[in-house]
Amino acid sequence: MHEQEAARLANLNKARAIGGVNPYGTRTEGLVTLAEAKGRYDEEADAEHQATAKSESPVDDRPRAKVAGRVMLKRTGGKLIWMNLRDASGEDLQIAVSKRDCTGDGFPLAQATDLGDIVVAHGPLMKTRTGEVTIWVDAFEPGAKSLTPPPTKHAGLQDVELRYRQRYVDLWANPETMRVFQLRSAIVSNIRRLMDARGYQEVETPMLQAQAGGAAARPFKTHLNALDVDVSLRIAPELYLKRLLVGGMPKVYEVNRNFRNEGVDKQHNPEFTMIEAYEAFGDMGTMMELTEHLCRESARLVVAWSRGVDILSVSDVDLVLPFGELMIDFGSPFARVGYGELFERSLGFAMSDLDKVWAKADELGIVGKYAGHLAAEGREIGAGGLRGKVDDAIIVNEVFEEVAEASLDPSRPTYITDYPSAISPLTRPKPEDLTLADRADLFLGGMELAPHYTELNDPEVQAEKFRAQLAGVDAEEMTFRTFDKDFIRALKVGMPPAGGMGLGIDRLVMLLTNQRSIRDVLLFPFMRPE
RNA sequence: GAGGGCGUAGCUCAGUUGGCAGAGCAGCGGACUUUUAAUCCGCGGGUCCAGGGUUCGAGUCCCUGCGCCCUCACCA
Repeated sequence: MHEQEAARLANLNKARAIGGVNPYGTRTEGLVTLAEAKGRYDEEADAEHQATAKSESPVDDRPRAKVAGRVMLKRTGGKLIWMNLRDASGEDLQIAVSKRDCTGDGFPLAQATDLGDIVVAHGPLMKTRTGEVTIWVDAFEPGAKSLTPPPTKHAGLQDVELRYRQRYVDLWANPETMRVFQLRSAIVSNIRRLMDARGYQEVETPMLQAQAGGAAARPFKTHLNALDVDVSLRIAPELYLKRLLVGGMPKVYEVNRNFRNEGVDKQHNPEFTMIEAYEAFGDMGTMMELTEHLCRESARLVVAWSRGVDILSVSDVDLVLPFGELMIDFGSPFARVGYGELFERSLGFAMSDLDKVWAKADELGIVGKYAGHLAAEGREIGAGGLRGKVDDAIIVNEVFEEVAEASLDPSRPTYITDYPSAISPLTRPKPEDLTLADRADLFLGGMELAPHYTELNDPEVQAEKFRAQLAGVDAEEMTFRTFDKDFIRALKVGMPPAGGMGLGIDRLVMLLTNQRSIRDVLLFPFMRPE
């Protein structure tokens, strides 16, 4: 169906034939946004102009504006053409191109304009009879031809797949999409400002790594031809940021992409953005306070933005934002609950009661899952079952995630503290109980948002934990668990005690902009190739 | 990976019991210098996701494939 495109090509040629104008525009100085143009309207000047227009000495002191925008609506009269323009400023603005008052070839060019074209218009600001602020155009020229028919003017672009694949249409056709991504940019920019204000130094560490460490996830693998070595895209920047602590940088952070070759769903995209931060001579608590600060101030920014008020005027009690059916309170202090305490409260028995833990794991199908893993590798399970072959801590954690995490109030930001040390390989064990780790994970909206650690800086303990990890049950997992020798070498040089955290930016933006899918906060989410 | 849903005009969507492929907007031609999703008159526009099957006849029923969405599982 190229009927509509043919009509646009015809209009394109029509415009080209008019005075040699380039339908694809040119450099243009002095443009203001549609919102600013609208704001320039002057009631008195407009009234004076109207009163004197038909007199012998007309007065026209109306403010003028030169704008560029995409044509959303077009209503043609015989000698007067109305268009509604849109830009990123969030305000659409009406323009009127009159055959009598528009100079040069403006009027015929306006006639040859199609919905979706980008146009440039210049003229005084006036109000119509019905009170709509309008630019009464005296100079009109094309900005860019749109050869593709636009989505319906009213419904916008609804098709979810098209919205992701053709974000360039979604952004201008659906103002809410533009708003989300403007907010995302503002949130990230604000987070950088908050970090800088606290004396953190932003750094960049490798995304191409010979060994993908700092988390447990399957990496994307590729090959560096020049050196003939296999490399991976990073799954976390952690081990490099800690090397910088060793080098003497006291407070570092990085906002950038991680890549994980795993499931794709509403909360997971193959590449996602995290802020990771480390502070020498801090600890888990230092970082929990930092995360709470970043979340709260980000919420303040969003509230200020949506109300159109100054950020300083938004108090903590106003920091309640909708997320689906939930109302999330970012203003109150975040809740805290111990891992073991939450386990016992939700399961009815202690995590140390291993008989009951294993029985529950069996009931939940967890045992069967692990038995399947072992069987797939051809390993004997034996008469004694799985116990003894799979670390108790892993089974405890499976039960915890299934039952205890799910019992949290999703509308209340909550830190889970005192994780088992066995599942926290990069975290310092608690001095008073070496089976627990100085680790706290922030949960919110049913999502894991950010882990916090008192970092492990004892190279011997770290080396032992790497070895223990590698003794895992699953051969498949072995392929992405790494023993980073250089990292141990760095720790041997001496890393100051430190706190660290990693906050998922995409998920934070989801929570703050009320978007239920990570794809709606990523400009170009990963899509299967067409 | 399992289950469910969807795929029809450029866009947004109807399509009844299996019986000539529909609407609104958009487009084309005409009228109109204060319109507001402008209005009025007229006209054109389809690989019904793809392939196969059942049937006199399939957008509709069946099978296979592709794509997207949802739920669950996986992803410590």
